[in-house]
Amino acid sequence: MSTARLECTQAQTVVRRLSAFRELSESAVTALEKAVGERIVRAGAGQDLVSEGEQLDRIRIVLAGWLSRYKTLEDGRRQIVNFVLPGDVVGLPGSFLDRAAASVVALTDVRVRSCSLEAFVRLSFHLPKFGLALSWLAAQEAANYAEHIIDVGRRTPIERLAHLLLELHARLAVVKFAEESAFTLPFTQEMMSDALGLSVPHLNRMLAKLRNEGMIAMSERRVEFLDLKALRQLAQFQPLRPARIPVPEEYELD
Amino acid sequence: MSTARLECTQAQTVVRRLSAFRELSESAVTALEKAVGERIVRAGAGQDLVSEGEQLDRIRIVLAGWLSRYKTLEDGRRQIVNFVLPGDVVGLPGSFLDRAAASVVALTDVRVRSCSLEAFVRLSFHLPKFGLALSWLAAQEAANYAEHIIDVGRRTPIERLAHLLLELHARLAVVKFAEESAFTLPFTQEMMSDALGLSVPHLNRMLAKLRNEGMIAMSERRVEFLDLKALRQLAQFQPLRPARIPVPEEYELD
DNA sequence: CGTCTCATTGAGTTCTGTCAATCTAAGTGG
DNA sequence: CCACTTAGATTGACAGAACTCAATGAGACG
Repeated sequence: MSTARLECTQAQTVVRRLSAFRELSESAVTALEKAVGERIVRAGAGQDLVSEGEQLDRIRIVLAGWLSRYKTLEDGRRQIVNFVLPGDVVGLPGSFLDRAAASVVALTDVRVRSCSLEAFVRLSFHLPKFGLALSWLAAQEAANYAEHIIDVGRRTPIERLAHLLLELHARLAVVKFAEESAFTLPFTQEMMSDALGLSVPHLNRMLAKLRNEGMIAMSERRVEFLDLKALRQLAQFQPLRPARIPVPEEYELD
Repeated sequence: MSTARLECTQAQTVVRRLSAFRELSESAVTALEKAVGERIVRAGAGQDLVSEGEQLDRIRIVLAGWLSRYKTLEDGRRQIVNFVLPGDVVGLPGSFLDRAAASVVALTDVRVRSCSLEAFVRLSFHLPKFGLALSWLAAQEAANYAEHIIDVGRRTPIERLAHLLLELHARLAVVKFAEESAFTLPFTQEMMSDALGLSVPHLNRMLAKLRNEGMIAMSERRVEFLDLKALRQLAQFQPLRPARIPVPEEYELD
């Protein structure tokens, strides 16, 4: 695949994500890229894009790759707050806080568009729909966080594992990074256990159980759903369905 | 206290909350109230303001009272995702999703300003700073959610209890609903245990432990911090410090 | 004084984490 | 091509944490 083609595909990521928000005119996309897409940056797996406590003033939109947002307690316990996928934004809430409350690390090689907070704020004033789009993305993230709280708070280990797998698959599917009923996890079981608040051995047992009960198959890091219905029932998973945002007619043309 | 005085105090709630965001001119506050504050609504304790699955198109700003955002699993397990305090917004992410992902119930009698999503969107187009303020509030909420995920995922029961108490106190203090080092919980231990992912008996034991170790005192539902330093150390609590949002000069006057 | 809700305590059981060993696959260097 | 190394997956034994169930206390209210 040529570089040009790749760029094109990855630019699509953002459009795919936002097109559930509302149709984006070509000029709007151009404006977004002009203001936001000034700089495309790569980072290697393992590299921190944000470090807890850091003062942040950049926003990054993920084009390709996986990251995780996490926090480490003093004695080394680590909790992964969420996984950041293509089409997601890095730098919020960090940029809206005095200092970043969590760290963000690249789990794979990643490519992001990076822009200053100031440029983004300027864009939102110029074209308010983008400020709104940000709220809209933040709202989806909040909904994912809420489910994650339910996972670790009240779902049993096997239920929360099932829920995580379904959530990741659904989110990847939105930006066309997943197959119909399979996807590839780019990380170790330790990551998964840190996301789910479990120990590695116990996570491993739960994975084995899902396999034994014929709900999933795993080869290497590829996860395949064998019994989607049972999985959804087990996890009580409900896909996130974003709403279209009503835009006043007088602004329709922006 | 006269009704007029009460209105005044409660209007202050929103201003207090947003004034950490940036100074609000008098005209901006007027515009906000005009667009958003058209309707003031009361709800009694126990009443649902949002029900899971419902289609939402209203945003509500809490003036006084406590609410909780929660979800119930099929077999009755319940998880409280967060507590909603004066100055917080109800209806997000609900209004940005096809249907509300969680329910919101009033824990005490509450007073909220209610406005249609459409009116709010219109306001954000007219004065983009309010759209941005929404993102800014959402970012703080996300940061609180993240800490809550760490609570239930990796903090021990006593740590997460300490963390919850400190967080609630800090959030109440922002809107002047707390004393220097004490505040009143308006709900039962069952609520707390559902927020923390614990059973009631175990939560009760942890509360007793905090008391025995001289970190807190409780009479009725009033919580007093006796050893703030030890509590913060135990919970590894870091207060949330919102940043001021830079506004382009050409929009300064809005 | 009875009733109700909520807080508190105790006993026993289950779940899940810890620790440690083993297994597997993918490199790596000779 | 093979021995060696290493990261990660898997499994087992065991201890301790937290849950469930059930009983008791305490206070509010009619």
